Amino acid sequence: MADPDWGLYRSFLAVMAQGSLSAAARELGLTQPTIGRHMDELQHHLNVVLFTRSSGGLQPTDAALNLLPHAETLKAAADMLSRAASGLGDDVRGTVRITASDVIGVEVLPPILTSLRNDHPDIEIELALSNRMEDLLRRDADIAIRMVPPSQDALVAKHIGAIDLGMYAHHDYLAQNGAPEDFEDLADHALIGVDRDARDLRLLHSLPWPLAKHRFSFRSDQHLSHLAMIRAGYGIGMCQVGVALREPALQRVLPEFSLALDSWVTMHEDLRNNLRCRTVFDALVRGMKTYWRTQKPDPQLA
Amino acid sequence: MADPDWGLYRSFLAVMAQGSLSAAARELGLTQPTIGRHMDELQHHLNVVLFTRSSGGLQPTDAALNLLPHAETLKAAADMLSRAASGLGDDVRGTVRITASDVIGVEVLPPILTSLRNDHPDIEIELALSNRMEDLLRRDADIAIRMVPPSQDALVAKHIGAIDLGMYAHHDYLAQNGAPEDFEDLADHALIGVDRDARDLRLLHSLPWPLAKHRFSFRSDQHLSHLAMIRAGYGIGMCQVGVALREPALQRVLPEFSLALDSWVTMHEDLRNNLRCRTVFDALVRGMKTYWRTQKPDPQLA
DNA sequence: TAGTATCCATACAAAAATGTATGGACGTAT
DNA sequence: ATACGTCCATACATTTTTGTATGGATACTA
Repeated sequence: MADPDWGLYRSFLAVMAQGSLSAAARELGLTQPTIGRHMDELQHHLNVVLFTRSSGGLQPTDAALNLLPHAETLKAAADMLSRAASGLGDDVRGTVRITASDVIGVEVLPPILTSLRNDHPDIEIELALSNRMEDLLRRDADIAIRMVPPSQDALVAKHIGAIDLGMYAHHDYLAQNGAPEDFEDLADHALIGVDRDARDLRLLHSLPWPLAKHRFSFRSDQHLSHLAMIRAGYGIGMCQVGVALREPALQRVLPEFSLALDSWVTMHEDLRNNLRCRTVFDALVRGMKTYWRTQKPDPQLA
Repeated sequence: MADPDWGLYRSFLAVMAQGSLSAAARELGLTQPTIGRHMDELQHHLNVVLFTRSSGGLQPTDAALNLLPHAETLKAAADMLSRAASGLGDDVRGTVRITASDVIGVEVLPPILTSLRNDHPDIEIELALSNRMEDLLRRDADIAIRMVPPSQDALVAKHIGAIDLGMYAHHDYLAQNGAPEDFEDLADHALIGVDRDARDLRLLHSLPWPLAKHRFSFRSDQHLSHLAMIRAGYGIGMCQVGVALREPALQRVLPEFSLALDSWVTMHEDLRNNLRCRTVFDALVRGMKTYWRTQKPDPQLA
């Protein structure tokens, strides 16, 4: 029972993504009969039915749906391999893929990456923003910026410092609704918070001043939308101090309710020898440390 | 610049493992010219030289060595996929791959797996023993038993309890050398300890009674060899209480120097729907919890 | 209801990958 | 030194894979 040709899974992924043999063939630059034969071969090999022919396209079976995440892992590994291979020449050129939380990616990274580009114009950057940690393990990215301790031996990690979070609201909102004086006052305010992200909910419950989820009148798992809502004057929410400090219209409330999350820049150790990834890694560490300093009132600056 | 056919990496791995085109061809059931063409194609595609022809075989270049771990990741993903696929029929049959520390694998798992086999004779077990955590992330295994908190969202984890470790020596050794009365006395004894494993060294340094590495007169990263040396009466070393309790000849010394490591049985969430893995997972959790109870003097047993 | 645009299946032709056979190079053993 | 084994490269034959062309089925639209 030898493994099926790995290429069959590539076709399988395309069919799952596109919903039809023809579309998958277009995606891969092959033809519809070829993809059809690939699926036949795969089903025969695995001894399962992967698709049922239904009106309006192919319907994946349960088997296909169960297989999908594994096939995606395979693809992630292959993509990683390609990126690694493209960095083998001792050239500092090619693509580096970074993953980070949405707020970091939108509010913090742009200037860092811009300055990186000035020094190394041959490096291309891919940025994947998500709050899911999964990415680096699956090797969906070369480098990750995360507020979670890197517990894996196989990762090269650099500690940035603790990123401070605080409660903020827009000046207009506070002018209209007043500022809460203590924790109890929050009951009268529009709170912006987490929706269903497991990690965030866990963090929330671990706080000394736990807020139940139903206390939030706006819920989202995208922290970037929290920020946008705060800016729009919807209510009170959590925001990175370093980001809020740049916007005079945002005012801190209840400063005693703060939170500091340790942050790391992380890379897989297999990439340590890769000059290109190494360069980006170092630039991110430098840039993030600079950002970290901005959130403190900094005495040694002129 | 499309990706090379994933199958080329399979040939690459075989060449790296075997050291020659011909041997790789034999491993894969292909022929030497085919493998040769694969390598040509891969080198051309990646625009790197992977091998230099030297007397007595092929010499991998630095590029090939850098690529190797990534290619191995690809293979791990493919193997995982095969195992997942073989469990798609709602049959409880096929292979489940488990990884665990060497001591757990040799001292604790055998009876658990034996009883599992009585209930489910159609399940085949692969057991990979290593102290490296990497395996599950790379999907080298379906299920892992580890003494490290599973920090990844994508993992389904069941907490077993804290596994107690203590200092032990063989009765014969103590009869000959006496038992140490306090921490200072250890200087006069043959100590068995860790060699260079990063995680173990870190753990060692974090203890309230740190031992420098040079204090050990026997060093190994295989905990199983610690156990074997203790049994042979070489000296004093750390051992799981649950294992030592079964052997009257092993005696605890300095009982105040103990250590408890939380343990988990862990599985990737993608496998949750896989009846076969689920069955093994549940059996391991049950078995490990039973083991955990043996290390405590258990009052509620007859 | 006929026209159009998808889709997939099939038959046949072209292209690509693989295998077979052989020769030369190198190292080792007798 | 010569015989043997193993290695890789090359030329040629075969098999396998892919593409092209076409037909039937289904859905949407005018």
